[in-house]
Amino acid sequence: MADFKSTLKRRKAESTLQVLFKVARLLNEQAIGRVNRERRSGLRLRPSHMALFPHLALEGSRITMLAEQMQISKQAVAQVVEDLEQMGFVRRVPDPSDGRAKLVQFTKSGRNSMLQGLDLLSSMEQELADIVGTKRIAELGKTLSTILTHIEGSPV
Amino acid sequence: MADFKSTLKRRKAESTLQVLFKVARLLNEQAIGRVNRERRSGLRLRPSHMALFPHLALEGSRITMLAEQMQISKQAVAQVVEDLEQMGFVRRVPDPSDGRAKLVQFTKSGRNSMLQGLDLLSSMEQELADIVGTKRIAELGKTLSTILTHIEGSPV
DNA sequence: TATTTTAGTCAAGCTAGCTTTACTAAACGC
DNA sequence: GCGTTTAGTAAAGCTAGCTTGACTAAAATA
Repeated sequence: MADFKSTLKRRKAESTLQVLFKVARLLNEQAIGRVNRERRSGLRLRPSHMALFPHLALEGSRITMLAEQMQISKQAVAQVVEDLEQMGFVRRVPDPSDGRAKLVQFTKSGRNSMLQGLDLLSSMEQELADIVGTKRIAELGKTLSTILTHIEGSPV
Repeated sequence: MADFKSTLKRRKAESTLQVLFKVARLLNEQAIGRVNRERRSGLRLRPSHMALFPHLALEGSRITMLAEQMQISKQAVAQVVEDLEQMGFVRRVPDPSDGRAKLVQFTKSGRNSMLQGLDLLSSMEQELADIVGTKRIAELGKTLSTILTHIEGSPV
């Protein structure tokens, strides 16, 4: 029993992955919190909204294509797009090459907000660098990137 | 326009935090996936179940105390405990020091599963070490731990 | 002892983020 | 030209993970 306790304690402290998960969760919560504090309009920006951004091509993307990339139904994408349109991040314009289709694209203010979001992340990153040192943050990034390229191809 | 595109691309690649979030999400999904593949019983083990474990004292914990620690309602905790009991991870025993209260505690098999879970994490960690090197994983852990202790106290 | 607080449960309800089914209209394939 | 596929929308429904309100029984307290 005491054996279990000490084993547990030792091994939890050891687990790099548990720490990784916790740090990521906490920082992510902070980032979302900060973003929503800055924009005091009607809708909150939620994780499902953020998830769309990396898939939005600059020329605009069709909902069907977004759904494919994000691996969710196009109806689910449509809802997210609806919200983002109300928030002024994106607009829907008819696709000149296909009368059925529409292109979802950033508005000017959407692009600006996007850049502000990246600013926020980089300022958080700077704050972390102040704590552990620029060099260690750089190493962190390098290690994580290496890991990412490997697990994206073939799951660990 | 092309300006925005290149700025965006450069800065996203730069963002250590984005990579951190993505790596953590992917690895977490993998860990949960593996755990559920191994246990082919009725209920799946979900993130809300996992969230309870770190708060479970060895002697047992009262639902009210768990709720306080986890910052959610005791009714929410009760549901999670109900599931975990069905899965055989925990049991509820009357608290000898208070006739109203019950203690939620690990069963023997719950403890074993817990240790297996930690085994899984450490084997995933080993697989990562095979990719980027043991030393860099160790450094990753050190850096993340430092960050964790700082942001747990005072949010970044 | 009478009153109030506390531990736990039951039930209903809510939000986020999806899915499935059903439909319209445009485009494609022959 | 005509049936079939495709883009998007509309509506209903589902699951996870919570909350709120109402209640019971035991404990603490005045």
